[in-house]
Amino acid sequence: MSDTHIDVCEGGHSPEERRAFAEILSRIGDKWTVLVVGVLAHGPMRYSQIFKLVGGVSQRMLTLTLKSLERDGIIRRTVYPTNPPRVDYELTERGKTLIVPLHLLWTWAQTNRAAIEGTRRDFDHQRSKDGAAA
Amino acid sequence: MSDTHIDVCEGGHSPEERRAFAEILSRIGDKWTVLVVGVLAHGPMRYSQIFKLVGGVSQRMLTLTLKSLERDGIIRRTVYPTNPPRVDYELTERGKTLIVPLHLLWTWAQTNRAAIEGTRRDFDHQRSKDGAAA
DNA sequence: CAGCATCCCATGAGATACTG
DNA sequence: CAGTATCTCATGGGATGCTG
Repeated sequence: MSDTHIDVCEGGHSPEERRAFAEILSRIGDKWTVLVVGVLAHGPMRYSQIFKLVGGVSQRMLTLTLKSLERDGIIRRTVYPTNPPRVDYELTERGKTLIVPLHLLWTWAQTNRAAIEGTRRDFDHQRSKDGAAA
Repeated sequence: MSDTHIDVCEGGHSPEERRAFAEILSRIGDKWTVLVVGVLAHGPMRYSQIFKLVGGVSQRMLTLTLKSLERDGIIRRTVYPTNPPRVDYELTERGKTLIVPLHLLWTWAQTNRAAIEGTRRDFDHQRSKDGAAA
């Protein structure tokens, strides 16, 4: 009971900053984004390779995700004007700094996944009982 | 140049696990979710208080977000059957363990926000030049 | 006060087909 | 190979109004 006053964002949290934080987090917390950053953490990779490794992503979403990450300076896109063309993607220095925080979240998710799924089941079961009764 | 082989998720990453990770991350990386967890990190709080502090959220989204967090066991909902009713929300122990990873991300966002916005401008400017040119 | 239900529009996101 | 373009359907999410 002595520590509920920790803050996620102590440094100063004007509404503007909080929204900016949420916006950035939403972007990097996006499903495809984290998977792409995850596979690129292994090193530079070509479009088709990312496409296969991520698995289940559509070309459209992969392209959009890559472009958005490039726009934010998280990844770098390098074109080799050979024929057929070859395009490499790799994390920038900025992108690499994302690995540690993301890794922490991954650890959290690993640690809590089973428990969360259990809690969900309980919750849903409880609600269906509530609904059924009355 | 000696360390591009770090992995976001070393512990084992079957497709199934990677997807589960992305799913959890997407949920907790959601815009309203992080803001709600952020304000609840200050301590227990009533619905209306969260509503005001988060700012800009609709009742609908707040209710949905809170329910989803409760379902995942991140927050606890306590009803005091007074009149008018009073409902408190607070982070569970599990929820509190989220504060540290989230805080790290917040730090990352703070550190990189300005640079990212600059990069975005450059990128957009570059693209508009490309588009304008032949 | 704390929410649920409904309407309605904007965006997200898959599938498919075409191109440099 | 590495995309772009379009079509389409599902979901997200705001606004409003009602209820215990």
